[in-house]
Amino acid sequence: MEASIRDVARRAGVSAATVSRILNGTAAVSEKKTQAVREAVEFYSYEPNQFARGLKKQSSRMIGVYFPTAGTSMFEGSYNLEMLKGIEKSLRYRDYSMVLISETEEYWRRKKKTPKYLEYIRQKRIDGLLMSGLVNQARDDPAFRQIVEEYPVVYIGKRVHKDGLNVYAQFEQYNVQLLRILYEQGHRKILFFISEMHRNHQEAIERQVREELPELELYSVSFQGFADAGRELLSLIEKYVVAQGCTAVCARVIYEAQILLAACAQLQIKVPEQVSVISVEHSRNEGAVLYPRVSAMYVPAQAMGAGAAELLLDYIEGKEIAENSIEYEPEYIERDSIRRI
Amino acid sequence: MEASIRDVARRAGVSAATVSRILNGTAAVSEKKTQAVREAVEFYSYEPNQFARGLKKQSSRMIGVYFPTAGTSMFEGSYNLEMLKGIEKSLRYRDYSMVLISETEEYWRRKKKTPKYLEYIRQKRIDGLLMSGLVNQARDDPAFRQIVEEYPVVYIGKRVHKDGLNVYAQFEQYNVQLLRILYEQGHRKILFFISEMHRNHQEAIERQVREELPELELYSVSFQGFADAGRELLSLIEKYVVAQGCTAVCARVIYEAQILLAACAQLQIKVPEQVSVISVEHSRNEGAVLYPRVSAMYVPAQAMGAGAAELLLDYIEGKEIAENSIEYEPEYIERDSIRRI
DNA sequence: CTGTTAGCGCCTTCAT
DNA sequence: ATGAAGGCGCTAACAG
Repeated sequence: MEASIRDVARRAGVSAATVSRILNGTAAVSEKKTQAVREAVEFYSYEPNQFARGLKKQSSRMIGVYFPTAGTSMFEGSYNLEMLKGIEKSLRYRDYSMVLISETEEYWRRKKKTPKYLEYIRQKRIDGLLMSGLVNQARDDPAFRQIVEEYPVVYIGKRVHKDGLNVYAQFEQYNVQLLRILYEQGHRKILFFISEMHRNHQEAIERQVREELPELELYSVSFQGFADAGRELLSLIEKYVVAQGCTAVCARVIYEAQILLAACAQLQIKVPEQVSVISVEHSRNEGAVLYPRVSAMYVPAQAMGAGAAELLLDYIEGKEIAENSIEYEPEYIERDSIRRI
Repeated sequence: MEASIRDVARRAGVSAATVSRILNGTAAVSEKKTQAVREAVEFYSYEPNQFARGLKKQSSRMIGVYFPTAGTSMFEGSYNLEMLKGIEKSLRYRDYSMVLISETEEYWRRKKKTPKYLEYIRQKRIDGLLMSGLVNQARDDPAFRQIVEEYPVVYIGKRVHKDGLNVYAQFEQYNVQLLRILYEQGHRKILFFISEMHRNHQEAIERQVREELPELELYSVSFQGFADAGRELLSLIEKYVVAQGCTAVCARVIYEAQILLAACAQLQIKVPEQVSVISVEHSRNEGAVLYPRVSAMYVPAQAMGAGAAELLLDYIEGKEIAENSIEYEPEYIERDSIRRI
């Protein structure tokens, strides 16, 4: 058993209350006793038991991070990773810690059980929650709606509940922007990758494209495979670039662009001479380490993570919140992978 | 205020103890009361307060993860990421959660303060600790030695304390193995990247090479730059491959091999025709998405993370531990990036 | 099988 | 400025 506050008090010849006051700076205490207590704390390497403290204060200074992932891990893809970095930074700065919450498969199978994130917050293990990347299925989950309404939660991504705290970038807009850039360079047949997760945005993007870029033939392809990505991409390129005659490809993330480039190299298709490649990047300069350097829309995922954490902590600590929902602006970075035709 | 066990007890018309017994399955309770309690739990969406429970049980079912990083984030590099995935998996399976501990810079500047990982364990926030990637400086930290001796800790990497729990792969051996493979393919001048962190292994590797592969000229280069890696690598290739005539390059991680390949492409150096490339990979098939597919030594980082977590939990839960230190075997995977000369 | 009781370690009145 | 006392919510020992 570690030393308790009473041990410290006894050794310093004071009461437990005095020790508490000194440790928390709650009230003035004489210099003499302060010294004695410091010595005793040092002696025992005393650290206040957080269960007891939490029981009293009803706060753990821990923040939960919940990034549900269908099949793959939350430590995958630079979008997630950059967000995690940003979150970690903000939390560390404000002296909170980060608890990773990963749902058991069991929950998704039989929806009866309480989801873990809710459990954690009800159990007071965490003071607040950062969420991202919910699939549509989850957004309709009553447990989810409840938590957003009743507890301190920031959702990163398209806002789910009209009052909820939220941080986002305009997915549809920057994707259309990417297509517009290619269009202005003369491209009229574009292969556009979109993930299952963003299916719900697809229609809006396509509509906007039809209105604004009338001559554009857009081939939206939903392409899952993280697993055997190389082979899959190879056949997609053969189908859309070689056979259909697409002159440009729009990738969703740099990792995808990388595999795309490898596939092109294998097929002896030169980038950008024969096909242009454009991508989204979530980490600064991610596109610059490829060859050729890939032009990309930079989405500041790390800043979004950090901002979400700040917002949550401000809310928890009762600070004034200027905006419930904060938008982050992507920035286009021109490099060497696209050309005018 | 959330409902407490007494609220549930009152509504079910039983005592708090009975509720506790039902929730924990600690003792037999009549079917009737069980039903009533279940209803009340449902009614309040009751979840036991973890502060109170922890205070009683002195356990939080949380495990700390501490990957100190000089400058860069713990969410960087597939070695870390794969370990995190493995850890996450094991912990989830056994119903523990994962707390990320990141040291404040402050600690490393002025070594006075207690490091956070020690603080957390003394405060009982976590039941145990998983550590990895300590720089040499940290290994000599008295706070560190103390924790390894006194608390439930598993270190992932070369063992630090003779009695500590530990999980590792033989860094020196598999690196020499990589060089041996190139040697057997006729390579006699090899550019070998080694990180600052592994400086202490360098000598051992070089000694073994001198003994075993006498004709080999090894150019060990310590190359930090994650930042402007591309440019840096370009000049290293020009220096060692073009000028010195190295016929093979050994990369430390796939990310590095990727940049290497991009640099070679830029310099019009064909791989493997003009230079062979070999690497270490920490995620299965990581090397296969590059072009050409890179031959690599697969180090099972994910399994190591999972194994470390298992070991720690077994220890915490008082299970018999067969081996204090577990070795993981890397596996060489031949692909297309090296050739006989 | 069930209820009563007594802490776990801390913080916060209240009284001095 | 300081100490005594009570209670945060839960569980385990004891008594019935």
